[in-house]
Amino acid sequence: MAGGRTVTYWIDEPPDGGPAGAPPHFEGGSHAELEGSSHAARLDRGGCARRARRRVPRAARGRARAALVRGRATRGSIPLVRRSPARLRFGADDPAPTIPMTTPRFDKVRPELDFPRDEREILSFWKDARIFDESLARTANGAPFVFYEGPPTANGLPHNGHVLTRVIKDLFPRYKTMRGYHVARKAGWDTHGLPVEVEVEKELRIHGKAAIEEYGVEPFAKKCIESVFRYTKEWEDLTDRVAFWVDLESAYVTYHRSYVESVWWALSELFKKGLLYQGHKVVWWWAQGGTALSSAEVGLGYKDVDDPSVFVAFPFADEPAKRALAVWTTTPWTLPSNMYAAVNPKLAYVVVKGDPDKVKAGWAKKALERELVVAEALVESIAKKLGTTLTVVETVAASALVGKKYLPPFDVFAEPSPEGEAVPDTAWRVIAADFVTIDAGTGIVHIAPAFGEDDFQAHRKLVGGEARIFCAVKPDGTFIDAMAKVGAASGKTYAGRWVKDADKDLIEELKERGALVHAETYRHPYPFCWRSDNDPLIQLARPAWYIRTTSLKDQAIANNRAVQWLPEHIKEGRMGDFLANNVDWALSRERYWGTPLNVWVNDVTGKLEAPASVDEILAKNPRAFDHWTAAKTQDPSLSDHLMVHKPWIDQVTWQNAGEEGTYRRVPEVIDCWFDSGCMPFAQWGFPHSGTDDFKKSFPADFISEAIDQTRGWFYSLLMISTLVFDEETQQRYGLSPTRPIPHPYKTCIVLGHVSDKEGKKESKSKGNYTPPDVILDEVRMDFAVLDGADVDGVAPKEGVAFIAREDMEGLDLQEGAKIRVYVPDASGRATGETRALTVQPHKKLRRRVVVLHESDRAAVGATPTKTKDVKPVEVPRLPNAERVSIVDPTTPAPGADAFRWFFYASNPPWSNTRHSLSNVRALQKETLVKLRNVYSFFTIYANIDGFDPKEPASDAKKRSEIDRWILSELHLLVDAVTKDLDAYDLYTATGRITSFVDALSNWYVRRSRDRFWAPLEAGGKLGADKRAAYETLWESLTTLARVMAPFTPYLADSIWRNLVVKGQANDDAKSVHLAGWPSSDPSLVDAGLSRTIKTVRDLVSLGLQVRTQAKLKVRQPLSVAKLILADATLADRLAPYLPMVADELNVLNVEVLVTDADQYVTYKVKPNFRTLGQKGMGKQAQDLKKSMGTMSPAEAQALVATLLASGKATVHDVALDREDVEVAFDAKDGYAAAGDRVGVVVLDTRLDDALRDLGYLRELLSRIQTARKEMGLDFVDRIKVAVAGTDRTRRVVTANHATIGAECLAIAVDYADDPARLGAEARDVDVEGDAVRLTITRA
RNA sequence: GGGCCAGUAGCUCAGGUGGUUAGAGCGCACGCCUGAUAAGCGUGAGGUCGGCAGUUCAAGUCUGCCCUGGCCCA
Repeated sequence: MAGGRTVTYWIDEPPDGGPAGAPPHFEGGSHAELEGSSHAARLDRGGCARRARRRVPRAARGRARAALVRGRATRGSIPLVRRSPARLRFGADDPAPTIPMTTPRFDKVRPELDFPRDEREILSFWKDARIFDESLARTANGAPFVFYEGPPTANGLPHNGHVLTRVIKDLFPRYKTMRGYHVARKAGWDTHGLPVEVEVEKELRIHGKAAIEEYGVEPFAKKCIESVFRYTKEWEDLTDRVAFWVDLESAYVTYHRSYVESVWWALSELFKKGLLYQGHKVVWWWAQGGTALSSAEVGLGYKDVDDPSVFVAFPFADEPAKRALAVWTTTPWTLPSNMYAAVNPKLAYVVVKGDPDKVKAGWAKKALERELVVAEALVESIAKKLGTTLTVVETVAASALVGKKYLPPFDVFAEPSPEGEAVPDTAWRVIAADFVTIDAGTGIVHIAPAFGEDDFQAHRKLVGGEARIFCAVKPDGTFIDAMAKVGAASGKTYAGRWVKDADKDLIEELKERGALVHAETYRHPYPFCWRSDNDPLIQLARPAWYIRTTSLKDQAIANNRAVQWLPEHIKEGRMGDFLANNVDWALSRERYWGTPLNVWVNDVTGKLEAPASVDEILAKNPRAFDHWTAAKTQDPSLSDHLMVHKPWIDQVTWQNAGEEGTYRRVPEVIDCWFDSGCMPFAQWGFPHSGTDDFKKSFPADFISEAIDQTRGWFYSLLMISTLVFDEETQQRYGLSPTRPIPHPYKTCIVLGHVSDKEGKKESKSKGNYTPPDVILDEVRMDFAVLDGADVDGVAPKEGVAFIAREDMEGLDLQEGAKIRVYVPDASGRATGETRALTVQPHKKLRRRVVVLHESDRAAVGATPTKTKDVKPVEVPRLPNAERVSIVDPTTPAPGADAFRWFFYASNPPWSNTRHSLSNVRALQKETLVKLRNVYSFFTIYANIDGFDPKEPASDAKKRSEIDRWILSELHLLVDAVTKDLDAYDLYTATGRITSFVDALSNWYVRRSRDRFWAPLEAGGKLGADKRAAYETLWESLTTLARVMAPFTPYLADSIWRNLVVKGQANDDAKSVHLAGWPSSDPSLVDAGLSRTIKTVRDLVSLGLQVRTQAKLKVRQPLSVAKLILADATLADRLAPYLPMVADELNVLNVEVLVTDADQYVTYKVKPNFRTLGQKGMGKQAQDLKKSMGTMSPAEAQALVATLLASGKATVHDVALDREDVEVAFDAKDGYAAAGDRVGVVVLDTRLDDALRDLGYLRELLSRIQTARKEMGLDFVDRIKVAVAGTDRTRRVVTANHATIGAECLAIAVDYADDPARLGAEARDVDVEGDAVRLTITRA
């Protein structure tokens, strides 16, 4: 108990080495022995100065001090040893002096925080020692854990979203590797598709199919290959830097011949199963260029235009003169291709009769002679538009309309087609469609399946995707010849005319026929070609190849349901919905750079074949690739893989014996999503090669990409696997045993997007984008240079750089921060002078511009940019001198571990992550910096004491309570993190690690410092307790390194390499990534101990709260703290920790009050609703609450006493157990107390002279120590102290001169009555309101 | 327009199957400590849990409707 402590003061040994004041009682050997041995062991350890932070000097500490002369940790490898011969005395029984430590066992941890620098060193170690390869070799016989890499495209730069996916995809393989699994990680590149072609078109400044044909498909394909690897280096660098371990050397590439042949095989299988068919697909079509545009491209070209909106009368076939449907369309040019009129089955329809005499437009009179069918809800608005009255004749249900036949507006398709196809009976009828609304129009919509996605889907639903559709438009956007019929009567020409120009004439045509009810124009956004913005796009149904995915929809749904989706809601949500609404996969693309569709058509019979490989083709025609061989001979630089690409593959033909005609390939390539979905087998070339590899790695245990891949890669993988690997096929290809669903992936983590600090999408054009390099390497950004004259209201100032506040936040700079400015070269290095400036925000500035003073510009060689309204995205493209780099020279970038940790710890990976430099730094500080400090602390003192991890460790169960506590926490952590990672729960795991690091740093190390500073024993040996402390901290750090290895591979390996490898511990893993995952030892887990320490920490918090409220600084010792526990049964467990509480609270004594607490507190009781609720308590709960709430403190206390005594009580006729009552306290007035659920802490705030003097002494010591530090003394320097002040000063100094000497390494402490005697160097300080003068001189 | 997700402290986020004093970190304020030191630590203020109804003894949690944002699709 604290009250029993003996307080002893003495002074450190004088310079001659003789003991100046031995402790009155001393345990563990004679003073001389200890002194001698400790000197011998370490020499000069100095450091008494640190004592000043202690509140109450204790005998044990003083003892340590007397014996210790600590040496500072070495700087670099040269120890700072100041040897004083006088101190080299050895005990008589020492056999020989221990060799002073000239080579510390552990490397010193760099004091400055520069993670990128540390990481670069580790990275080069990994590369040199081929650690990744070795980790694979070591686990070669382990069970496989299968990971599939979703292939990115390297024709753009990697961004933060890619960092997220890469760090998630790295973590689990690392973890599983440590668990002993073999985790092959084959990289992959997605190299096909429209985005690649678009990039090349941009580069060649051409656009459209005609332009590509003109340029040449051969050179175009070559350009595409170049383009897809344009940024390979950047991708590889980023991959390395974020420590994504993946085998880039054997990466699969989707354009490679073996990959293409695997895809062919899959399609060939589908072809044989009858799942491949030809139909139509509606695309946004650039008619002038003859090209379909991707939705992304379409999005680039919207413009507001005026378009017609017309109501047309479609007379019913059975009563054409009497009734007609009033049908709405905004594209009159599609009316000749009309097939249906759609009504919404949920709407009510009416037959109306208008008054032709009242109608505004004369041409409409004829149309209004008929009765018209419109949606009931629109009658009034239509009447208003027409300027007539509309009388409801009859109400008709939508269902009554559906199926009714009408006369089409034009009769272009009234005759059988040239191929002899008759007009289908389904055409020109009313159909039902949900997409029909009453927002505009008549409630009846014109349907032309050739020109609208909705239209086409309605048609497909009705008659299937392969049925005939009417299309009066040619791919070049002009009308077909048969349209001549339409203009015959009016003398207008339509055939060959650009359709959008024909709207007006067609409307005229309708007027003349008396079919036009109403016409108006409306303004709306309409897409134009983004490269040729006078060309409006049209929707057009193009012939297309489909996969009949709908026929295996149920299997796909079952497969999906078996997948472990994270987050769970994807399964039945986004993915489930998508599958439930599945439509056949439109596979073909009318493009050039993609896997060629392997369908060959017999040009005579129309018979189809789908060969699965080059060999299969060669078997049909050994000379099929002769043209390729010739081309290759002529140009040996041709990539071999191009033999299976356009245009070469288009020349491959064959004939079958006994069959007329030649087989020629269809012109299309396939959707690149099909490529990527084939990767489970195509990455190995299966089934043409790599059969074993495929069998070993199918299905994947784990994949992960961002949420936008749900309908992309996640779908294509799942669907292709469902289509291809049915049980029969699996057996046919020897997959034994048959792989059950789910395949091809068992677990999928669906990642959220990375946004900026405000939750907005990061965008290069807005400039709210923090490039990965700012996090990984250097806090540097480029700005366009402006002059003051360029921006209204900004006055340039010499030495100051003005930038936007958002940019200051982006760079995590405070106002007035020091920065460096220079003109960068292409790689970002300074080309000329660098100028040190301060940075200030300015409201008037946009992002990524800086206003510099003329003289500063001149100094660095920058000139104001000519592009005054420069946008952020343009800054990198400015001429060199017009932009400058701004660098934060004081704070290094957070680095890769911090970046990784940020993505794991900021939120669950499926939430969107708000990314910024300051957010990354904040999380880094919380855990990684703290851990690094603990690690650094360990190396400093372990080096001083010569701790050797190779020596056998003591029995952990026999160590002190605090050791057993942190080890218990450690093993709980290992167990919990293992379970978390097995469940793919990163966010919970990182939270636990953070709590553990906090406990380690803030409680274990802090509470154990004395043990690390304890003197060595005779012979320079570590005492048992001291050694146990080192062992415990070493075990904690090295175990933590293993736990953190998958998260922060760099920091974990630095710790491991230093503490284990450099420390020559008994572990052969030269990298933590070769070490095994730690196992949790249940025998070291003590849950009761955890709870006890938690209670101690809570009580200490309460005590500190009392001190803060009572304005009693911790440096002032108090006599007693009284603890009142909510759970009195904890008193016994707490007893060993009361000295610890005393120390933390700086009180002499701590008491636990069990029975007489009512002097200080009042009791309150409350029912525990949770336990009572579980016992079936219903309405009585409120009665109980009332009864307990109105109890007097005495009654409440009595209830508590009863419960404590018997464990049972009865209130309001309810039998209660101990757990059913929650006890709370209020501190009574007049006591300095604070309480919460743990209990109450009461401090005795009365101070007597002795306590005041103790506090005064601490203040005085603090002043002296501050002075030491300010004088820049080394912490082993001896000093002389002279003090002058008040009577109180004299009293305290005189009584405690020995303490002062010991604490401050003073060889003399004088009190001077005359302040003038202190000399010119004296400093005046305030101690508790006393004016005190101090003189410190080096002894 | 449809689907999915989210909305809790100034910010970033936690809050199984409903249980009555809604938590953490950062930031902020005040303070401590000063040889792990360009660190470390404590205390505090701050919330009508997006809104409105409903179910229940009891709702941040369950139900319905609405509002706002993000993503995907149309």
